[in-house]
Amino acid sequence: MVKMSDVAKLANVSTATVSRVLRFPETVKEETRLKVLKAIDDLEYQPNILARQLRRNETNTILVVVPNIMNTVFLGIIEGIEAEASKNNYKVLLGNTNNEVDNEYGLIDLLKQKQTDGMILFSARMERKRLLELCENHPVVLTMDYIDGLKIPSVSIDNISSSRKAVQHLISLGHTRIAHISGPFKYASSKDRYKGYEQAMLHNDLKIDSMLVQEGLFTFESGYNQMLKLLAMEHPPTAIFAANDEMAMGVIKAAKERGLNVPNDLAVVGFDNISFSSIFDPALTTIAQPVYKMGELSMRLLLDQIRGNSQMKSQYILESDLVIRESCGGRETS
Amino acid sequence: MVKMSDVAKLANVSTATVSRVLRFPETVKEETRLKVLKAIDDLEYQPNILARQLRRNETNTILVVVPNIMNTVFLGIIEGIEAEASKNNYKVLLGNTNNEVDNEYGLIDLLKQKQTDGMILFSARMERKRLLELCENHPVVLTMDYIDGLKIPSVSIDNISSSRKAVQHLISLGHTRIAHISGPFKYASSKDRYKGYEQAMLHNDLKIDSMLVQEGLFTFESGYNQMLKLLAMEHPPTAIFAANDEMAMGVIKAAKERGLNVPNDLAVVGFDNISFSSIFDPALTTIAQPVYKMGELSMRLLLDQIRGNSQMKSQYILESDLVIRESCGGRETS
DNA sequence: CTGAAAGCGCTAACAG
DNA sequence: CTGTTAGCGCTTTCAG
Repeated sequence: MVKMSDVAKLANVSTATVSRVLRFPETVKEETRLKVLKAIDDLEYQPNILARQLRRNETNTILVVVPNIMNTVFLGIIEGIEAEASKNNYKVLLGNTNNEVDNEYGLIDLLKQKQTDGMILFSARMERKRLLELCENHPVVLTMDYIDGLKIPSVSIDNISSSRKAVQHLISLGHTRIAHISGPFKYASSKDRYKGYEQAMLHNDLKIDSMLVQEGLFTFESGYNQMLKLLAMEHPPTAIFAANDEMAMGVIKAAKERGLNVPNDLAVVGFDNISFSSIFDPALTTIAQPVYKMGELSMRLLLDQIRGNSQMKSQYILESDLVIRESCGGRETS
Repeated sequence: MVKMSDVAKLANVSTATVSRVLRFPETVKEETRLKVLKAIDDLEYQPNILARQLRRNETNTILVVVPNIMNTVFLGIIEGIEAEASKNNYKVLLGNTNNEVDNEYGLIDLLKQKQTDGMILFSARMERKRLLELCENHPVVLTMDYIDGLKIPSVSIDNISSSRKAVQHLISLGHTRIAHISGPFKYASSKDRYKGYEQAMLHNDLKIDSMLVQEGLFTFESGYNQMLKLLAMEHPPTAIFAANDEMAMGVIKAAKERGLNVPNDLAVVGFDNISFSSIFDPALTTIAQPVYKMGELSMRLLLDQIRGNSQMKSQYILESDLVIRESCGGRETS
């Protein structure tokens, strides 16, 4: 391992000068600089970043905590984070909690031990108190999720108005018996998506039949099963708003099996715009979150905090889009 | 920032003792140990891992270099890597090359600068010479891919025999005009999958019609487009072996649009068993790679190298499975 | 513009 | 079983 002192010796300068050439080249006389650069080259010197980090007390690394890697929505965000991070010379550590709160706690130690300069969380299942304390002492941003009342920098969409938009679309197409297959209500986003459904219905003077609201698990199978339940009703719904695309696909599968044609006999809207929603047959009408942008922005907010120019801890809400494809039939008429 | 010396002072011992309590508790008298632990607790001391890393010259971090994060096959492997890594107290850094060789080179510096203890590569597009040199000086394993002739530790499946198995299945179902939509031939895996197709055909005395082999791009659209070409032939094929699932889905979409029924009028086999292939209608018959296991094994091989007990640099080839679903019709009869 | 020197916080011989 | 001590390799004052 060739080290800085070797370079210094070869170039007949002090290590301080070598260090300067590396970090502030303009402060070194050209002649000396060239000498040093030549020595670096000759020796194929690579600085030991660990030592630098210890000295400077920063790692240029951030931690991304995901509940589940295999989710393409999360992945889109990670892609954005990674892009913005490497643009700023930051590396990203990946932490998978597998939906276990305990793993969240374990990952937090990386921050406390100064192994990363900051952290981006995809969901905050841990105790509020601990989270708050964490945010006060370290750069943290929450993405995809947000916590009411707490002023934690976060980036998300407005799940309520997005869902409202989705349901409103169904209503505009003339549907009145609209069912909702929600996500598990323990997630804030599931509650919000339900609220949006509710608001759109009430706003159009449609009453909400509690039979028409079924709690799913965000999985294909749960969408399929809940749809079967709905189809068994005396007056089944003519349209479904599913809280994510996987469940929407399950819904469509169940409908197809019962001989129903989507969209002619049943209209379906999903949520997330996962990559397969355009490939699925029929292609899914769904709400698209600006995932890449959310990732970039999250990283930028984090950098702001790390660099200390955090104008103020802020919460961003980005626009979502209703992507109209085939699963609801004719375009909006209103 | 409370440091080790603070703990030492409070507990009335030397820093050496504190260090021992942390790393080799059994070598410290219980009484002293408890005193130290209490001090650690009282001060909420968190060791500065950076300093430890510098001193021990190891990071407990490995780097995973992926060509493209948004690929669920890669993701399955990453999941396995991550699981095995965290079981061994290793962290994983994520590097996305976006399919740019230059980014590969950039990421390699992390290894050279001792920022990670080892590296798992998903594809090796860089120059052979550089790769070889890298492997000689650092722990590296190649996964999903392998390089003929070079003895680089790697974990992969046998693409040739897997494809042979897929095509043999179609032949067993009575098909003789079988087309292949390959991946870009610049990838070794594409070539191998083609070879498997060729071998199965020749083995069954079926001649290969070069018109029946079309090079795709591993994308849904390319599968769709190449299928349209095939359908325009005077004697179109009755079965398709696509080099990945996305293309297989494109194939099916094109077939459906032309009024063909899959599997009745056309049998299709894919490759990869991405999660969506079971949801797709018709559910895809495809080759499944043991991705999670590949990830685990890759990580284990890497750890072996890092820890120096690398019995020998070895290349592992895991078994793949033909998953029979709906897209080929009736079960194998042979 | 450059060099000397003092650490960053921890670990690991080596003594005792 | 515990303390002393000498660094890991780099950065950064402070002088010159």
